[in-house]
Amino acid sequence: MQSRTPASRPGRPRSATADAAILAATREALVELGWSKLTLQDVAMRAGVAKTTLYRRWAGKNELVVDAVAELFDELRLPDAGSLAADIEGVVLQFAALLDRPECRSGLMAVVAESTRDEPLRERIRASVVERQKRLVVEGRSRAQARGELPPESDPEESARTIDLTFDMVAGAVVHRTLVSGKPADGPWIRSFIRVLLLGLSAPA
Amino acid sequence: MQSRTPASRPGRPRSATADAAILAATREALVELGWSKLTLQDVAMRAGVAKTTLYRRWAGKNELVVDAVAELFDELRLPDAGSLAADIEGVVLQFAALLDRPECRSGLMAVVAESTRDEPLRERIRASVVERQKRLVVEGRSRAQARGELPPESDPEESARTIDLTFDMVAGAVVHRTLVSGKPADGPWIRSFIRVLLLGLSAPA
Amino acid sequence: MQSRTPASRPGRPRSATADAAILAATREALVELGWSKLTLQDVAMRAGVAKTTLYRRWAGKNELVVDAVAELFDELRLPDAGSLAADIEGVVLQFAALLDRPECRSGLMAVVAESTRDEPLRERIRASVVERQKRLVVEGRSRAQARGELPPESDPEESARTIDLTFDMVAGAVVHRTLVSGKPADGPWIRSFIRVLLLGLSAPA
Amino acid sequence: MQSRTPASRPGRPRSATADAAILAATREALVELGWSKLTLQDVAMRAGVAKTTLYRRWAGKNELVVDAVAELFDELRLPDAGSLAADIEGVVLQFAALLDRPECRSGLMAVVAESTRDEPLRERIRASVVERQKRLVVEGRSRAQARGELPPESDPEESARTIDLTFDMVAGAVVHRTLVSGKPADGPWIRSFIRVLLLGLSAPA
DNA sequence: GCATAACCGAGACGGTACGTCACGTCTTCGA
DNA sequence: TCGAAGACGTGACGTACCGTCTCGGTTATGC
Repeated sequence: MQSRTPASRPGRPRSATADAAILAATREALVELGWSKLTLQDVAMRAGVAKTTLYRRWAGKNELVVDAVAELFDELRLPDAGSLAADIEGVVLQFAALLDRPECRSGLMAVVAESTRDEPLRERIRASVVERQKRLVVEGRSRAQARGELPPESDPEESARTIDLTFDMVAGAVVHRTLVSGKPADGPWIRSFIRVLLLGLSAPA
Repeated sequence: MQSRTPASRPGRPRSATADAAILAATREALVELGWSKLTLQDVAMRAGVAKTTLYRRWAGKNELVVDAVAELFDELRLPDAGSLAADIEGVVLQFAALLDRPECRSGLMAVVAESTRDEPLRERIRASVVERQKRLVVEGRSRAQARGELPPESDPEESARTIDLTFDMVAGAVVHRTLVSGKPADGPWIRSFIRVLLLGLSAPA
Repeated sequence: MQSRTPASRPGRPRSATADAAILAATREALVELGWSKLTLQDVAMRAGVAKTTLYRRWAGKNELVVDAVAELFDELRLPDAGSLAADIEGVVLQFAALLDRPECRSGLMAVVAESTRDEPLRERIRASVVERQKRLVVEGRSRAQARGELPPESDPEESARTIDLTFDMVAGAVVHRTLVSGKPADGPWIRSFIRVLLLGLSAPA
Repeated sequence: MQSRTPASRPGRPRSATADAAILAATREALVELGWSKLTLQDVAMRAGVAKTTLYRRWAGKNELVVDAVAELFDELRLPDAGSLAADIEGVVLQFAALLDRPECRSGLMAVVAESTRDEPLRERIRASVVERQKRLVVEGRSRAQARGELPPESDPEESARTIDLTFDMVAGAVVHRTLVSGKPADGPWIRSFIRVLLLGLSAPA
């Protein structure tokens, strides 16, 4: 099988499929081994790739896992269920399901832990996971404001603060419930959580 | 009648001072190296203790770190500041300060991450950190109920659920704010967080 | 001053049965584990004795094994089979059988090897094994001289040299055959060996 | 047609100089520490090589020491001193000198001792030391037969038995004299030994 | 007859080496 | 020119024994 652009560069062209194979192999290894027993050696073997290829593209295990996990979060969708409460319930259920997948549980908290002593890693997480998914809060809020369920924005700076607070509260509570308390973030729990949250958020500032 | 007096066991008893020295050395190593670069070798050296002594008392790095970090949480106190909001603000400030200490940041999330694949470890965390500190929520609630700031308990089961929810929301939000969003859980943020929280919690069920 | 009367010492006397149990346990461990995997820990356990008891009586593994093996050599007997050749054949067969017992094979060469860097150990081996068994050569010679099979002694110094040479040749050849060449020192081999040996020894000086 | 050319294997080839450095370091360590205190850790350090490199090439301490010692034996030469007795005296003197070198004393008996419980090790010793040096006996015999000092071979099987016997008697006696009796295998002893040996061997079967 | 003193078992202690594993780098060959 | 294969130095792992040291408890003699 000849390459697609034979005249573009001399030498052997880079394998186009390698990146996807590596990230998939990383998730597979996370499922079977967890973060602390995951090995670049092993990932390379699963991906059918040499160890050196990994080191050419990622600085280390942490960066690789962030990229592998970040892809999972793009699957989240904000449903339009008719009300703010129902919308949130929908997305939180998806989030809880995501946190139940072992490739996510194992990897996410581990890289967050590593990021406490590695500022570039924290930035990478923020950029490719946190800020990227804040879209869900933004969209949910504007949809609720259109419905009149939330007061319209006054100050844009105040608005950003509220979005941040909402995101920290939702993500934090679900993560804590799931990974620390070790209890399921199921329908009843989510509904009681949303009740408390919305009562607070919908009150006039 | 207590039959489990360890003094009755034959053989040389374990050094009483070693435990404290080891836990202190662990925290010191967490500050300087972080969880992933922390080595039992190194901890033993800092504590002036042989590596084998560590393995005699703890199953591994995870268990050791849990115990070292758990001691920090016992420093938390619920102040009596006159109102529920002020009480919470006080304790959350302490919690935020704790999460700012590198021995806590590095260690806590890491063992939580490990616990996603290690049920006994999760139980150890729950018992020596989570359940142990739930006392703060319980005391804060009963104090607020005495003041009339919260409705009195009706169903004890319902009460337990509320305590759990409160704990997950408070701890989760502060942790997420501090370690994931990477922004300070300072006075203004805490006050806006408490406003939302208390509006939701104080509403009649 | 009474130093050689252990009965007069105050305090609890050493257990008399312990020594025998320890040496037997040592041989048992040699059979099962061999010298290099033999552990004082393990010997103590087998003998139903504390590790400290071993250290009170022997300086270390080497000394213990020498004593355990030396006892085996006292079982050797010089048979009276009517001729020098037959006498030697009888004792060499016994010696070969001894070297086939694993507690002897494993232990003997190992302590000889250790003794190359431990002069006191070499002396202990010499005293409790080599010189002690030289009795067999001495008795065999004098019996053969009485029969007229060997020339009578002239110079006592010359005689000592011949005894030493004979012992080195007999013991050396059997050990080398058995342990290095790894072939059995059986009847045919022994007879051809004795033929060569006696032709040389019986010739006039 | 040689297909086992190691040059054709993929990947980085093994360092050629490492083997020699490791064996030399092993002998050096044998001189200074003896077999039982010799450490692969230490050998690796002396050779300027990582411990893992040792384990990649040798199964353990025993195999390494066999190879290190075997090289020493290739230095033995059979001199042509004009007569069988003088030839033997020459080579036995060399052998005795070899057994006086601490790297040989310490190592040789130790691996022989280990080989009593390790059949592959015994084979390795046999192949790389015993059988390899039997050349000296073979050459000495044929030279003596050419001179008419020994009867010519009749039966080739009988001849093999005689070679084996000779080797066991010579090597065994010298080793026993040197390492067990702890007395020097010097000129006078060697000559009296050879007298006995040759009288026996030169007699007609 | 009862204190004294050496013994005993048990087992924790500071060490040291083990043999393995993964790291991240390097060298070689083949495509 | 890139990638696979794999050897390399490094360093931590968790285990096993070492030889020493407390412990509480057990015999013997000798005052």
